[in-house]
Amino acid sequence: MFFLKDLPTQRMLQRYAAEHPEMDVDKVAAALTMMRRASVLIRALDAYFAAFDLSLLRFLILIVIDREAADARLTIGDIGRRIDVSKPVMTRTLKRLADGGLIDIAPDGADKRSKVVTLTAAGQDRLARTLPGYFKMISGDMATAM
Amino acid sequence: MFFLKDLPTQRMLQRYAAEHPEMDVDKVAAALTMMRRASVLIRALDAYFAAFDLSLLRFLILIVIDREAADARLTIGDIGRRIDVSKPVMTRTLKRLADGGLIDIAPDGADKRSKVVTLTAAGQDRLARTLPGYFKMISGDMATAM
DNA sequence: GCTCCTTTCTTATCATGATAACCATATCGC
DNA sequence: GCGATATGGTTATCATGATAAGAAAGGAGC
Repeated sequence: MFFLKDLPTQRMLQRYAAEHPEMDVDKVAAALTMMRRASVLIRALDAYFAAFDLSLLRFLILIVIDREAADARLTIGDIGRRIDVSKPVMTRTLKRLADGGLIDIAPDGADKRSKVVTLTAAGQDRLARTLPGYFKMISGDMATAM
Repeated sequence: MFFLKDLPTQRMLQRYAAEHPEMDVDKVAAALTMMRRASVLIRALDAYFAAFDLSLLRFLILIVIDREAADARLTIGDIGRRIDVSKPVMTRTLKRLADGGLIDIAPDGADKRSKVVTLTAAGQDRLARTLPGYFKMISGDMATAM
């Protein structure tokens, strides 16, 4: 993700508004600001995760598995359904997490098409070490806006 | 961009907060909501732009050139500096816009390293046809939050 | 119990972001 | 004015998102 470094000034938006009556200057300005904020925050998060050999997606996968009840048996599809990402990306990313020893992918006994994904001890540890900085970063970002 | 479809519930955040005192539940919840909103909005925008054979980046480039003073001579680097995107991506994307006839890329007389980028009539037209729906979409999104 | 449709996951391929390393040209210091 | 450094742009390569299409298994209708 990326976005304009210098958002349009109020004056520029008003110039556009004169030509585009369907436009609400305040709402447009708010949306642009939000997208810029999200863009900057997500970049910062990804840089932070990289230090743990994670990405935003790999982190989200760990957290989705972790927050499930202890006896839950999440399949690859279950995880994909909880995150807004396509199936092939899930396949590839889970393989990478498994290669890194952070998750286990095992066949599901009941349905031979499915595979059950669980966190390894290393995965739980990696997540635990990542969380404090993560919460700190997003709290800190919001602190400038609230 | 992508993000959790189901954001953590207040209850789950409080469970994490108990283990992570540095975490401010309200701020974390606000940041997660913002990223989710931005993610959804950007997807919708990209889908909208695709109908005009544009992407968010290609659109931003057109708007950055357009909003400059009529006699401004933006170079490739100038545009890159206004948008949060790397130089090679600018090179590739500008080439694509030029191939599509939406911009002109001409050598700069003064500095032989630089190239000056301008909108063609087709580029201005494409931008003009894209803007109303764009403003409508982001106004509409914000309307649900303001 | 076949046939057909659905579901789960994978493979192949493309689009588009990033960095590293490279020319060509400008500019700075002396 | 010449060597060193900085700047503008490109090429090569990788990371990671998407869609399309297929294999394997499950399930529904008859």
